Parts: sequence; C-alpha cells; structure tokens
Amino acid sequence: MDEQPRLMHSHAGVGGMAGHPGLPQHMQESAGGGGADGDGRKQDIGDILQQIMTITDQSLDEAQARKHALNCHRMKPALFNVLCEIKEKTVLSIRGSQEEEPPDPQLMRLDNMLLAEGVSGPEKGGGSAAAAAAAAASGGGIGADNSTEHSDYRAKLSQIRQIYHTELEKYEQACNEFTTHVMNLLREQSRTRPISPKEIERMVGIIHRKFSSIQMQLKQSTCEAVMILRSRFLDARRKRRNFNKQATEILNEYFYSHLSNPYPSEEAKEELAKKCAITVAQVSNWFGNKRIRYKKNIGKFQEEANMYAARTAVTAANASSHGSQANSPSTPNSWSRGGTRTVPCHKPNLN
DNA sequence: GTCCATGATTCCAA
DNA sequence: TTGGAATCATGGAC
Repeated sequence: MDEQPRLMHSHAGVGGMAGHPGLPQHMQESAGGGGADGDGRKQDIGDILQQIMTITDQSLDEAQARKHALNCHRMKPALFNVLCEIKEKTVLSIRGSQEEEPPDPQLMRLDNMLLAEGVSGPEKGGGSAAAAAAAAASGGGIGADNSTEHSDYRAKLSQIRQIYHTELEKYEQACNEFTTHVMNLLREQSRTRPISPKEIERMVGIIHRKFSSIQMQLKQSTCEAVMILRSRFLDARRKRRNFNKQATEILNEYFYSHLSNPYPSEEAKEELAKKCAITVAQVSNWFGNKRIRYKKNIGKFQEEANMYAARTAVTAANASSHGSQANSPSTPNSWSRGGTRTVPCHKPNLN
C-alpha cells in the first residue's frame, strides 16, 4: 500500500505524462498533444498528481473532500488507466511467471484416495464397496458375522464423510465470503489507487490458493482417519473367529482320513474352502497349524484321530463297491517334508 | 483374571 | 512357492 505514492511520485517526476510509451491515445492527445493549450494540460495533470501526493498529509475531512473532487475530475479515468498500466508493467510483471502452477501431485493423490474410499464423490456404493473389499481381504468366510462389521464400517465411514463435507462446505463458504470482502475492498480502493481488475483477479487467486492449502490439510486428516478405520477393520487378528463346528468337522475329517499324507492339493483346498465357507488361505493355515500341533502332541490327538478314522472306515465300507480306500492313523514321521505321499499333493516328493 | 484352544502372521529352509 | 516352526492375538471356558 505504501508503494503507491512512491510509485506515482516516481512517474509523476518524469516530467508529466507527455509522450509516455504506455500512455493511451486519448491521454497522449490531452496530455502531450502539443498545441496552444498543451502546457496548460501538462500543468493540469501535474496539479492532479500533486493533489494525490499530498492527500495523505491532509486531515480526514479534507482528504475525503479532495478524494471526491479527484474522483469527479475529468482526467481521472485516463490517469487511472495509465497508472494501472505502469504498475502492471513493473511490480506485477515480476510475479507473472509464478502464476501457472501445475496441479499438486499430493493433492491429486488425496483426491483420488478420498474418491476411491467413497468419502468424496457420489455416496452410493463407495462405502459398501470399500467394506466389501476389506471383507474379502480379511478373508472372513463365516459370512453371518460380517454383516454387522460391514454396517459398523459403513456407519463410521459415513460419519467421516459427513464431517469432511461439513468442514469442506465451511471452508468454501469462508473462502467465498473473504474473497467477496477483499474484492469489494479492492474495488473501493481502486477509486483512489491504481488497482486493475487483473490485479483483483490475481488477489482472488492468491486467496483461493491459501484456502486450498487449508483444504489439503482437511483432506490429509480425512485420509488418515479412513486409513485407521480401514486398518482396524482389516486387522484379521482383532477379528479372529473360530470356524464353525461343521467347518472344523470337514477339515478334521479330511486331515485324519489323509493322516499318512495330510497335504491337500490345490484342488482339494479349494473344495474344502468351498465346503467350509472359508478361503483357501484359511484352509492352508488350518492344515499348517493342524500338522504341527498334531505332530507335537500325538497323544492328545489320538482319541480324535481314532474317532475320525472309525468314521472314515464306515464311510469307506459303505463306498467299498466304488473301490475307495480309507487311511488309518499313522505316525507323523511318514509325512515329514518329502515323506511318502499317497494322495494327490501339490508338493512334489523331495526324497 | 487365568489358562487353553485356535486362527493368523512371520521368518526361514527346502 | 510351500511348509515347518515359533509366535502373536483373540475367544471362550472356568
């Protein structure tokens, strides 16, 4: 703000406006057109500038009156344009190169994530899609429990979404109010100092950039909240549920009926996973745990092994006409890595 | 609260 | 890539 009087003074000191390269045609004619009253007009402009320069030295009432007089002066629009032009060519041209900024990659990432998580953009499907994806990733096969978890996840996501939109709206409103205020202020000031519409536009841009940096912080914290929610939902250990009885029966049946080689093939795992309504990975985990725990404590599992062996024997007897065979319980020594395998197995016999 | 069972994870070797 | 072994974390019975 202080620069205006100095700026104007420096240009005023260049011997009036006559012949100035930035001077519009009408000013050239009126200010430096030569002729009989040329000197008079120079004097006229000099007077105006002098009045502008001294306006700050006057009392408030005097200054108001002087301002009004200057605003009504016939030379005012032309002078205003010249000063704006001069200002444009000096101070503002320095900032010109910084105007076109590429879109912030971090902001783009945040926007994409918020869109993917269903926080920004259309609500339908977003949250539930994310919940479904999360459920699939967590491998929660026993579907009954998951519906409550999904609704819990959706409810929390919806809460985050609501807070995000409320805050965003607040920021936007504040930004608009502030922008309008500044624009009005600058328009008002443009009556007494050279502020071009372009400069006002530039100022609006600066304000918007400031507010968008605040918005970025909001987006960042929203993303963090979603990540925390998601990680909690996905953390399978927190959500561990025992398989249902039927699933455990099916797995045990397979394990003890293949005790000589309890390594289900990929197809068998898929079949078991389908039967038990769990994932293939869970089947693999179960067999891994079962093998190691059985081997560590055969005595403890003996009763269970006998029970399933008897059950399998009955099944085998019933199906004997089809030529199926039942495996009797055997020692785990035979299925150490590379041991004898009699049933289809994805793992090649290493010995 | 403690203990045990059990599903999941991690690290490592084959 | 798979499985063994150790470990973690949780559920459930007591």
